[in-house]
Amino acid sequence: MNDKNLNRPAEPISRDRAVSAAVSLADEQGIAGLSMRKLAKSLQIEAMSLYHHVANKDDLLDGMIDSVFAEIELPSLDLDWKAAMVRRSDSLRFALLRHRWAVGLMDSRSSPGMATLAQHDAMIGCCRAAGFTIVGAGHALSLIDSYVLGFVLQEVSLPFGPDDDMGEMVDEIVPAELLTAFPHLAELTTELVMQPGYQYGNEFAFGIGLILDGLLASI
Amino acid sequence: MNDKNLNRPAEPISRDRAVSAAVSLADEQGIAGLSMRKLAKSLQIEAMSLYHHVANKDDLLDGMIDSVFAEIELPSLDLDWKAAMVRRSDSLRFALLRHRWAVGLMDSRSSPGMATLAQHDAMIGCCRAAGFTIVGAGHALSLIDSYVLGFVLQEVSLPFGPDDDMGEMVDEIVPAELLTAFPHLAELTTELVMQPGYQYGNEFAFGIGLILDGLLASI
DNA sequence: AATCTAGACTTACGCTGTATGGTTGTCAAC
DNA sequence: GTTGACAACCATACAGCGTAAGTCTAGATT
Repeated sequence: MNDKNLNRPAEPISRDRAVSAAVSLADEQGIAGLSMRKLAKSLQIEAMSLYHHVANKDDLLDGMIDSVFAEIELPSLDLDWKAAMVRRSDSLRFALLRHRWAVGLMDSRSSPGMATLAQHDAMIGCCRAAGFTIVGAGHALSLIDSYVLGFVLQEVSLPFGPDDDMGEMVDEIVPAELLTAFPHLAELTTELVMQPGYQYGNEFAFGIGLILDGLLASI
Repeated sequence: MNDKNLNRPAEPISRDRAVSAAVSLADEQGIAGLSMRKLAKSLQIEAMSLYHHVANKDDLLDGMIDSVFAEIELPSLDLDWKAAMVRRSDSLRFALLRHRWAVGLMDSRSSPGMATLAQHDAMIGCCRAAGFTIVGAGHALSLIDSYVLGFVLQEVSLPFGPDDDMGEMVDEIVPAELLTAFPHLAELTTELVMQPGYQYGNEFAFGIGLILDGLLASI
């Protein structure tokens, strides 16, 4: 009979609404800022009501991961294999960069959702269509996704954004006197990382190209 | 004047002791089972006393990550480049598998410790000695570590150990009727993953070999 | 009209990281 | 010796966490 009850029927809460609100909240505040209470408040309900739509917080996290996978382009069968793999790898990378909390969650989720399974299925199908054996498709799937995930894992832990100037940043992370103890690291830093225009993200294209060429040559 | 005080001087607590006790605790109970109170108890002190040795829990986690890196073999300059890289990649992988919590923590740490810096320095040095340019060493470092980290990230999220039989496991993760919706995934599962003797970890050797050969060819 | 049920709410418990402030054992200087 | 400084440790307290258990209410079913 109060306001809350009158408002509720207009937009009933579902698992999907809960998951997507959780994704928004984690995007804004980081994964540590996501609590059942805050999520409930953002949906204008109480914390315990969430448990009618998700089994527990782990279940919610599973849903969040799967919703990130749902954003990723499936590899196209209309492009040649390498082009399709580049497109879908970029798409995976950018999805993980839009939701920086996602890659750190992956080590603790063990039940893949529908979107995740669909991704894997499409990847294997694309490899098979390009002439890979089953074993070869297994290699390709493992290698490509390992690289993309690992690359993003390093990328999100860099303390600067993609457009920041490196010069001053490096000093903050590593005191100059420490760098003298590591001459090769110092060389790489001054001659590569601190050069104007260097962005770590550009390493991605080199790596994925090398991997895809190697896989093609292994058919 | 009580027992605690009499015992204390025998083994004073240092940052290192706190970090290594935290590593043991996380190995046994998982990272979620690591709390300041439990860690203090395992050191026979009270929670707040830990704050004399670490700034806060994040600082502790930084130390834990660095202590994992300290376990990793530096790439040897006595072996040829590829052999040295294989050895150190295996060493990195196994260290991360011994401490399964580590890879999931990496996305949130942004200040590398000494052991981490030493690893990078040695990697770059090894590449330079093998004839890589600075840019090439940057490529190699990024590519190799991305792959190893990503591979382990997938490996630790598999719900079975390296020696488990796959046959029954797959059914538990993915209901059979779901697999009919994903024919390529079903094929890969039955014809590869569920074959006797298949272990996901064996994919690692193929991947790292392909990457290292590609890097060598790019010099 | 009576009953069932889904979805929300309320309360409560044991846990977390850590701010604050006190207590103690050790050692240097007078 | 006594004093004072100092580091290490402890006790208390607080706000926030996930969630178990139970209750309320409005609409649907019988």
